[in-house]
Amino acid sequence: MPADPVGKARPRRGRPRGTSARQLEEIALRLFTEQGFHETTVDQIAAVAGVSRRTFFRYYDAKSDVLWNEFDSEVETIRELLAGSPEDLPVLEAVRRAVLAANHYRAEDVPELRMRMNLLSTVAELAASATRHYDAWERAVISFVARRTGQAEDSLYPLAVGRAVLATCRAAYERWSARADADLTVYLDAGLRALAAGFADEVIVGEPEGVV
Amino acid sequence: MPADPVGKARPRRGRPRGTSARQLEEIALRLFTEQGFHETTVDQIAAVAGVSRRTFFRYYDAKSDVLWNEFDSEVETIRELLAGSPEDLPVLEAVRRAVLAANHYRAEDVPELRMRMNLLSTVAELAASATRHYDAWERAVISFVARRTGQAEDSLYPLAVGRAVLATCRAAYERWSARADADLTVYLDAGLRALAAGFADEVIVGEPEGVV
DNA sequence: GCGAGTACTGTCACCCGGTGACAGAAGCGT
DNA sequence: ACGCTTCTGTCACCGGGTGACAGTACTCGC
Repeated sequence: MPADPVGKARPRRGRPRGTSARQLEEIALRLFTEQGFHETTVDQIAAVAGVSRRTFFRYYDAKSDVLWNEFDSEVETIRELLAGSPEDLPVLEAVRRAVLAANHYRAEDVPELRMRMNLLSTVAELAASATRHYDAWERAVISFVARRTGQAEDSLYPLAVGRAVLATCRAAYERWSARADADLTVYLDAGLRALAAGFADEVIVGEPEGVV
Repeated sequence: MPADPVGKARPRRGRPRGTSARQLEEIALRLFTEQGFHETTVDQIAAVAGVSRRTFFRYYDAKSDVLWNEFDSEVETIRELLAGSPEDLPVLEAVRRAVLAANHYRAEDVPELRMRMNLLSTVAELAASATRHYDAWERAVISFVARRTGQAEDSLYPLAVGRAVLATCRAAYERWSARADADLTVYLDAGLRALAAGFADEVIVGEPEGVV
């Protein structure tokens, strides 16, 4: 939660932190990939970071939250992109552009991103924890759709659109992390275009392996 | 797992069971609604059923699995309906019909169904557990789409279609369980038709509260 | 330099979900 | 009667997660 403004020097007041959310994430990612999620205990992660188990749970509410750090902070980007999109654009088109714009990563970050996503879609417990984190993401899309269509946020269509868009993106994330053949945005673009075309037979039969 | 064939009398061999998956589900549903999910311990459920905690975990792998009993057994229905659908039907149209056909409930079962779904979409931990159970459901759709489009099961489009269909159905389930104004199939139909139309603006702006 | 306040930290105790091992209970067939 | 089978309870144990509380290491004002 204390988002550590990187620009500021740090005229902090109390006792300095013994670690950071980011450091715990790096350690956890390494241990999870090396020896598995279940085989890694919170005590181990904390020990490597040089803090106590209790402190880990002050940075993350749950063991399964530790890989969602960056993702959580990207929701705001999507929200802003959607808010600033031209009014005459079809709803799904606006969403597609916002998602693509929010998913350009620096090449040096890609390997870590891929490992993280691999774990998130592979380990059952992590996949289950996704629900909570995708919630804010989903809500951003839902709010936008509700506003643009003049419907209530809790009515069927905005909810269905938000969920379906998220589901499509998750499919794209997953395929991208499993294969190593193209840019993430290519997968996202293909999936979202197909969604906007209603997954019509002519569209989804198109490419042999989707994208290459 | 022991699916207790209702038709058979029961010339069983060993010690008779002290309870049943169904009974545990009923007790759990009642306790969850009365006093909340977190506030209900497995010991309590087991105690009411007159068995030990260990026995509960022989019927269900986890506390959060106890409400998914019937849902899990409906996946086979969907799979069969999809397998028997005419070849000339568009993919999404076939899926829509199968889903609708599989979701006709007897009027007397509706109140319980609604309570269950309410909990499943309200309690965070239960919503998280959904992932595992929806997996088989999703896979049924994915296999069908893959077969019909001649693509591999692990390629992008079948995965995206399966996920998006599921997401839409979940939205329909959720809205239906929160409101009490129409048949479940009406919500499902509206959602899936909109999906097949690519959530085009003209479609989703249509009804004021989606369905009534 | 010194106390006050602040923001972290570790330790401890506890609950509960989940699991493996093993012995006991209660039915079946012969 | 006996063995086999199927279910059961007890026990011990692990790990995730939480509340309470004391301790530590800074900054600030004086």
